[in-house]
Amino acid sequence: MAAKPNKPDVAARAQLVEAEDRFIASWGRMGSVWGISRTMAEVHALLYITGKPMCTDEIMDRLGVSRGNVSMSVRSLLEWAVIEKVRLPGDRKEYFQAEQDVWAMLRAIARERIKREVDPLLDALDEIDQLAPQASKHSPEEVRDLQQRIEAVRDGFGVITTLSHKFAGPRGAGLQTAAKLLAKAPIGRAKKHPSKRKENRA
Amino acid sequence: MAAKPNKPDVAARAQLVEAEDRFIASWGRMGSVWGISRTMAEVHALLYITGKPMCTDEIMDRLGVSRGNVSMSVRSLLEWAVIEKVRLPGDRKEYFQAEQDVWAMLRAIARERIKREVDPLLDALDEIDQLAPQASKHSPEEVRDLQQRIEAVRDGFGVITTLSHKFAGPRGAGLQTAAKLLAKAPIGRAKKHPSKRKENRA
DNA sequence: TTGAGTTTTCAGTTTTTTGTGAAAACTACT
DNA sequence: AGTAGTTTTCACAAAAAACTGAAAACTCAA
Repeated sequence: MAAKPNKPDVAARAQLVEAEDRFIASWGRMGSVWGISRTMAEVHALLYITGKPMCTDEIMDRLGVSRGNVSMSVRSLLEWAVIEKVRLPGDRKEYFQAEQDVWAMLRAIARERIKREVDPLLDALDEIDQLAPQASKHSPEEVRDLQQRIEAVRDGFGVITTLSHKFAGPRGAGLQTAAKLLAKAPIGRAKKHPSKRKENRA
Repeated sequence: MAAKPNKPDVAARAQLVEAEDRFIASWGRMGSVWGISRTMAEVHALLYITGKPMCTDEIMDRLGVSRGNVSMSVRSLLEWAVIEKVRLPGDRKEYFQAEQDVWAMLRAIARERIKREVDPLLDALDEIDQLAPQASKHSPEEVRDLQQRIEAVRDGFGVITTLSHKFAGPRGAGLQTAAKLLAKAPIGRAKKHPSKRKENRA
């Protein structure tokens, strides 16, 4: 809105938008793999990649989704605390802006996922454990086996949870450092030839 | 099939089955959060929690799903390498048995998830990077910002990937130990009063 | 208090995912 | 080769999830 560039390097701008769109599409695909809606992920991607605050209408136009959908996606993202509301002086609309620190963002995502994935399972295991022992007088071996297996799962997830909380918790800057230390060859680091790095993942 | 217990402690057995069912249900719910089908997760849960090899018909009966569905779920689980085929002598049917080592199981799950979630994103980011730079002569700042953001995401996921591979890779026993060391108070460890542990997750 | 601008809600619709069941394919034995 | 037991495939059905759009609710300045 500020100014149309007088030198309309149209091709360059188009390519920028193209790159953005690709990023949005990829992030959106991830979203569906993670169990959040494609749109929600796309909104987040859009706000992150452009970096600037956007209002509902801009988001609708850019992503081609309905007002209702944007409203719901934005609400979830606010709950996740990966975007925030900003008010522009002299404008009644609400604008939204993404968390720009990737690690903070990743922590927020991790936190939500743990909340939704791991914690409920641990709670369920607790309940089940309270259910099973009552039978233990009668058929000892089977019950013991059952409990051992449940216990094993619980320990496993427990370790993961504890560890994750250290990363995802409010005081959770730690893992970034820890991770970088643990990872001998952190990541290709290629400044201009990123394709080489692919071997790391084959 | 071996023998009906002459003392039919019916109530005890019912409770055992009840506990199993609850475990299966919880695990199944997790499955849908992880982006695998509920049935696939349930089949896995059933095989893990009972520990014994089961054939298609037993699974169908116990979970109340169709033959086709069991066949497909089992195939995926075999691909994930969290269950294996066993042949019982003198029986033409195929039986399936779950990996009983929880850490091996968790690693297998993690491995698949990384493959499906992180790797595709990193690949996409590589592609996008190749797209964006071509515009750099014309509108430097915006392009630079875009590339920085993409790079930041890539670094973040890169670190996570590297770290995860150390855990999930074939030589990946490491994290269990690392995790236990890192986690000061590893996990409540309550032998008989597990409910106390809940505070760790509030 | 009004009303224009804006956001939220939600019943109904569309899209996507998952599950079924029966036919086809496979397997091992005779 | 024939065949009975078993598994796989896949067109279609059912269920779940996501999305739309318009009405209702909200907000704030006048």
